[in-house]
Amino acid sequence: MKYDFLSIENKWQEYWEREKTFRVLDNEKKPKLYVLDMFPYPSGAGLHVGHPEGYTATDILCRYRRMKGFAVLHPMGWDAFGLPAERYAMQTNIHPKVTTERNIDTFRRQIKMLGLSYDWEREVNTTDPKYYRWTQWIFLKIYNSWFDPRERKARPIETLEQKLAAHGTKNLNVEHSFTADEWKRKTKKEKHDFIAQFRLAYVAEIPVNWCEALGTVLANEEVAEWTEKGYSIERRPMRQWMMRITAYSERLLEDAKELDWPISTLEQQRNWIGRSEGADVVFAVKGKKENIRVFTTRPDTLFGATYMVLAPEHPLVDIVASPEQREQIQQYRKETAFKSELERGIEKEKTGVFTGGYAINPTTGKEIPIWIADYVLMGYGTGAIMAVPGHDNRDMEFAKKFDLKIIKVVDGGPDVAECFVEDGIAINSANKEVSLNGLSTPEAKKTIIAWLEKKELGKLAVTYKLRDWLFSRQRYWGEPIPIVYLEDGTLKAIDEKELPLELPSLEKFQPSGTTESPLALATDWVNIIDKETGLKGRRETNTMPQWAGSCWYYLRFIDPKNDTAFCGIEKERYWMPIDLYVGGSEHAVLHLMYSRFWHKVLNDLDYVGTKEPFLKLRHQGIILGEDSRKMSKSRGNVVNPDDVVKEYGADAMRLFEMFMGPLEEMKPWSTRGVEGVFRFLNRFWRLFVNEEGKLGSAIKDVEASADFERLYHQTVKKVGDDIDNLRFNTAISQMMIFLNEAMKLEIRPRKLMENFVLLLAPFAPHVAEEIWEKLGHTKSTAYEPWPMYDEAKCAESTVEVVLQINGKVRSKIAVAKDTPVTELELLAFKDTNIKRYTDGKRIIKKIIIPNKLVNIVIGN
RNA sequence: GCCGAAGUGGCGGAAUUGGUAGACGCGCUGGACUCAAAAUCCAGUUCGACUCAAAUCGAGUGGGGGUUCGAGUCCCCCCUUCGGCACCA
Repeated sequence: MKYDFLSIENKWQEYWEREKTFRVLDNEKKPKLYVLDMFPYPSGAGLHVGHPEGYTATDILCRYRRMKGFAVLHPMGWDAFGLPAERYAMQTNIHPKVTTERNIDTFRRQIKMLGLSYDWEREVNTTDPKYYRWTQWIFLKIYNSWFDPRERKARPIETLEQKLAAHGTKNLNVEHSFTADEWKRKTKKEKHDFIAQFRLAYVAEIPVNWCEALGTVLANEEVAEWTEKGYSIERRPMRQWMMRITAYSERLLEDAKELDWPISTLEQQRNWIGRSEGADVVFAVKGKKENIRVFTTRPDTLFGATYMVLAPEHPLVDIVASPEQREQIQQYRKETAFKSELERGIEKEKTGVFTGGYAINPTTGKEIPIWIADYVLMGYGTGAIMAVPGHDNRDMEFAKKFDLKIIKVVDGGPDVAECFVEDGIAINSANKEVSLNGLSTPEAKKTIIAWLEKKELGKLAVTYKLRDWLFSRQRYWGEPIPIVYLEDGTLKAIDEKELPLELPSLEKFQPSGTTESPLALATDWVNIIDKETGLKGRRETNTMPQWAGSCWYYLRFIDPKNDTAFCGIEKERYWMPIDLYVGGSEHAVLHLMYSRFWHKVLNDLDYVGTKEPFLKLRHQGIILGEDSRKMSKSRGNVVNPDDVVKEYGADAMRLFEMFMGPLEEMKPWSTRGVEGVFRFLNRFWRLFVNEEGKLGSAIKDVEASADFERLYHQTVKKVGDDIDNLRFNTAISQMMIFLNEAMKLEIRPRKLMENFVLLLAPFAPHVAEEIWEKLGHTKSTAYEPWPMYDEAKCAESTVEVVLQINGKVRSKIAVAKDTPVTELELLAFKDTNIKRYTDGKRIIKKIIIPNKLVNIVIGN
């Protein structure tokens, strides 16, 4: 009988579903394992062949570990909010909910068709109000928290109020400090506004990336993706929700050190956080009481600071500007305001305007001009720099263009003509109180910082590139932000008990025409009366970004049906952290940074017990088209999993995706390759099944030959080890070797063959179940104990030892394992080939490694 | 420009701590079965030289140096590809 994958696969998928084979309980007396796939965005296009790669990998590991006695949590769900569904709704006026459901159905069907062992009772959907109720709940927890700098953690906002009532602003980093008494005298609105600036979720008027065509703002890290797709993005100031991820810069950096993640991903996160050490230095402004604070990584070059630059948006610009320069300044500010940071970067030529004001270099006492220029960014450091053109390329370029003074303060040796940016020996750097001359750069830094600290002109400082997370989108299809703007100008968080705040249904999904989301058009929903105060209120019309739902979905899988908590604490303690997380590397800095941030907040507030959610992370590589180019509709090289499964079956599809190469590598699809593993499965089938579809008579209860038994033990060992290390390609090779040998046997020892079925079961579960049944078993392979191997029986009895002359292989001999050195030497010199080389030659050295080689070094 | 990863047959890819380069699969070649084909099975397959053949020899893991008895693996320089960042003071 032929290997009829279609009926076999249907049969077993139905069996698993009916028997709930892969349901996992939360109180099993077994070691736990939480293996998570990044849940997909269910696009209209359906699954592509890239999805099953990671899914199959984790599925194999899960099936294997179940057989090894683990309780395995392996869930799947849908990250279903997002722009594509809404854009589709704008064109067709079909509600995103409808298309989303349709797409999810397709995805679910396709994923089930691959025989993946998910516990479907834990399926979650980020667009389900029962789910986003808790996304909103977490938002409120974040909103109602502040970051206590002394404890370096988030705490409930009430603790801040208590602190202010007891001690005023003592120990808080604020511009205008006040006492506890002064706090008590403040009005409700004043208190509200003051507290607002400490919340981990806050509203700010900032320049954002506005995309007119999409009708929404985009986070900095999203801009590239959409500009690549041809959308144009402009810079404009808008009121937006922000999340204070920057408070966690240091912890995100620090805790990453303990993660077992791909180096490149850790590196990307590190770069994104962008920690740099230096000093804050205060410059006095001539004739004004205001100071300009700058951040520099090279305080040792302070004597060489010959001018200053403020970002065009810097608040002090108006103060330092002289009347006659104002017009030029306004003009310049207008020009730069609309440019995105990207555009600013593209323009090579430096631009800028003199403000007319002067600052005082604190080391020399000399007046230096203050300029504004867009090469200084408001979002980084203090938005102002001290310019040292002698030792900074950008400052040099600017100084040359505008004819500013250049002083050398670091000796870069005799050959340095231009700008010298490296470490060197300080020169021209002395005043009456301090001298850096002769000091190396690190020493000079220490010395000048000590001097600055003594004079209270500066201090050691650390700055991060990481910016706060722009959290609002002008979208309909996202989680509503559970906040109301009251008519007295205060913000009010919706009571937890009123969650979920559901999306109102809309007739049309077109952008509102303003910068508000389409939700603004749902006036009944937007306008409310606050029950508590009777004040009129207006709901926040922005929604959350797509990342919100995926920030915590891994926690919901633990307790998906809980109506009283986002996740029960005991279950959380049992299952977390995630032992393996697999998904695309495109999320290296977005999802993976945001969810770490949320997790840390939840940890600080004692809702979760771990510092980090994802202990071990791996990325699956991209699967290219058969032509080794990126799969795309326009190239016509897209491979559809449905077609592959129809033609060769899910087991073949799974096996091929794993056999292609290392999981993390980028690799091209190959139909021939699928045929190859399909042949393997056919051979596997024929190994057991005869023409009548019965168990073949070659399978017999007999002892295996020594050679075959050895290969068996080697195979059990290698397959297990390889799965543990996610090296599925080599595990499959080993099974092919075993199969090739088994095929040659007239009589196949039943016990070994049965166990071989179990080895293959995680990879090709359908066919394995079918054969297992034919072998007379009544239970699924899913919880059969994984075969054991005997290390002693893996060893070869005879080994081939290489005989080398001067490191070149000249002969080979077969000897018993562990033949002693002396014996090997004797055998080597007896070898006729070796004799030809050694005869009449001087033997300089003999290197003899048992079981490996004999290397004879000869001279003339 | 900076950071990270990777370069192995015709192709995808294997190779513990430095110790037989090319496992396994694809493709290709030859053969068996067949009227024929498909499927299947068997044998061969890094390149080159000499051979009827075997045996043997030479070269060989992006390029060039180095360490070592011995390098795909370690060190230095360079080239290419991919991914990320991009005036970050």
